[in-house]
Amino acid sequence: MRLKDLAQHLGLSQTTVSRALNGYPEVNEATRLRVAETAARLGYRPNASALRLATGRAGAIGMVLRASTEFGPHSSEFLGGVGERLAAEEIDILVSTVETYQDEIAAYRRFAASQRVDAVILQSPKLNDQRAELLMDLGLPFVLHGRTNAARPLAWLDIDNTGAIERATSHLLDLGHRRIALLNGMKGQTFAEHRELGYLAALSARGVSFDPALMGNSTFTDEVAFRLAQAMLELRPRPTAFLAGSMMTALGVFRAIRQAGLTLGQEVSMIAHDDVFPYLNADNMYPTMSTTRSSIRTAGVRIAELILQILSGKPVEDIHELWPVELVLRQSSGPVMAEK
Amino acid sequence: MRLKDLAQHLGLSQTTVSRALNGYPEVNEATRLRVAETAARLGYRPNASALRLATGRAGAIGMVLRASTEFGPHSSEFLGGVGERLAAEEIDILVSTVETYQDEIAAYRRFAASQRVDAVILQSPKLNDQRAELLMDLGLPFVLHGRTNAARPLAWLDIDNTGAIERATSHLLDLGHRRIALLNGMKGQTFAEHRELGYLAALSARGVSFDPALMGNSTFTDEVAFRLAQAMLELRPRPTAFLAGSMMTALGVFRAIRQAGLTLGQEVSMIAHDDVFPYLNADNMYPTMSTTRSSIRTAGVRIAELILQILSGKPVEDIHELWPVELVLRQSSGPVMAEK
DNA sequence: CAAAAATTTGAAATCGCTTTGAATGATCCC
DNA sequence: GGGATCATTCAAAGCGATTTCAAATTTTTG
Repeated sequence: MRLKDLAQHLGLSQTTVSRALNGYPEVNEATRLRVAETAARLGYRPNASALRLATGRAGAIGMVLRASTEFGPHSSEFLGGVGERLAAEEIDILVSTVETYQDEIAAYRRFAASQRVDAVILQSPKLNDQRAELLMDLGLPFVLHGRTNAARPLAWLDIDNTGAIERATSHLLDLGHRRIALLNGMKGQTFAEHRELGYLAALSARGVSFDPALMGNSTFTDEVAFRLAQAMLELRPRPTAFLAGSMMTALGVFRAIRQAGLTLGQEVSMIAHDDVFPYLNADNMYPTMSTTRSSIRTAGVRIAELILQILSGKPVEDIHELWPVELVLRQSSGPVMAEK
Repeated sequence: MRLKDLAQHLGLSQTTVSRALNGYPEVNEATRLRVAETAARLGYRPNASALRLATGRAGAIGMVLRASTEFGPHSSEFLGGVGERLAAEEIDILVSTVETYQDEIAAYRRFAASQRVDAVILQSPKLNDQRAELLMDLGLPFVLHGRTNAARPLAWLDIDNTGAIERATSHLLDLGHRRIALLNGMKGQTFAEHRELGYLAALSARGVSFDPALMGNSTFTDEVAFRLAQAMLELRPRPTAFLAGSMMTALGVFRAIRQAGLTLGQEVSMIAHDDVFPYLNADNMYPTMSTTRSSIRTAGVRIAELILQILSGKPVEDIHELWPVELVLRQSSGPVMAEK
């Protein structure tokens, strides 16, 4: 069922049918109704490739996912949010999976040269992210999920990692904790650097000295977190509180705490960062988990919205959003206890 | 940089340039080299929409993900596998996220009518899956990840869920367990039904009667599993072994076991199904987890391959693959202990 | 009631590529 | 040497939509 067929069926020209369907004003209302009705009845939908060629818009946005690091629950949730918003506009999400950094660069070049996508979403930036520079050079519009240092203005949305960790750390300090471990992301990642900043700021505000042995930089997996936490719990004096970078991390720390014969919420406190996964609920853990919380899905929805704004001409220098992070206190964090 | 520009630059016709780049035989070797070199130097890539319109191929395959149920680690890993194989062929993955079943049906209709994708991958089938029927009606090629009952032949790849659970159950029975709990997926899902079959077959082969209280049907989340397992552990006599449907489930069960003051691998055994996630390793758990194992990523790679075969004309009735599942015994499963 | 303006429709160009069918030269063979 | 063959190249016709520009019809106006 092509436009031509539909037009023939209606005894109209392609022009008129096209206009009727796309809401142009210069078409008789009766005709429009007839066209719309017939199109719906016959299940007509414009051929995507033809439409894109004619309009010059690709009707898709791209996301490049690095299989080794970026996959996992975070991406899924985020993708869900993006899709939710974009579905309404009939814009597709094109997912490209790559293994290496070089592949990722190549993927963006392909996107740009073949005009496969109208814009991309860039995730997990480093402090000085070359990918952002590349995209600007390529003239491929994008929204950055996170922040990076760049000479030129770019659109970004980020959560206030510094503020979140600073508050969480301060809260633990208020509860009397002095040996607070930070399980952070990899060095160089913007969010990790920001969290470290918040952590150090809170410590120094109370005159608590920083102990490098209490800071770990790793990926956010259950297993790595378990090992780091286990090692830290063997220190003497041992840490009395943990700041876990993600809920996965929290699960690992939790296991290490139990393994050491300690009780979470008693001898050891923990505050974890919660990106809000439907299948990993801080409220349903035992003990319930204190968290710094910000929905990654909601961020996805919003970023999709920002992309749409860029595509309709809004200047990128006007697009910066820094989202506050909630601190939700539950059972896993409590006052420091005297060591037995 | 369009084909036209490139041709002009080379002093050739579009025809010749196009043929040179696409490897047609009727072009002088010297010319081909010159064209290839210039194209590479100028970074020419055909416009995706134009190419698709001209060839009639969409150059993309579709996946519809139900946000509520299908997201999460499984999809991510699977997607990684699919992408890995498809990237080599310059075929994109188009991800559409939906909330409801109705949306999902609509998404497939859109795919078909707008010819946005050449084929789709269908996941998480039910015993009688209407989506498969729809896709066949629409004439949209697809590979089913799993199995379903259908009148017409269709391409599928599935793992041997029945065999896997049957072996795992038998093994536990061999170890003396008689009260074996099964935490299964939702009723109606093919894989869950298959697993139930394997479970019942193993029980009845030893003349062990089936206790409905020991079977749970739910989604595979940490939290739901925790609750189910907690409730089961309050039964008297309580289950001495668990079959966990996924690694997420296993984590929940694990927590419930600890919560009940029991030790996994001692008073209680567990065998979990492992889809092989890089960030959740059965070997690195404490105790290490016995599993039925089959890589969902590898399945993704293979399904992508099967799609390519279908697109190049292989009849779907020749495409059926049933993959065996490994049983990997580790510390979490052991002989039954006398109840204290 | 004729001329002007507004409304509604359509023919054809366009987007950037592939591919058909024809044309050009070079090479071969008798 | 001239007709047939082969190797290269190109002009132009699609692919299925949108959009420009012109034409036809209706309505308004003086």
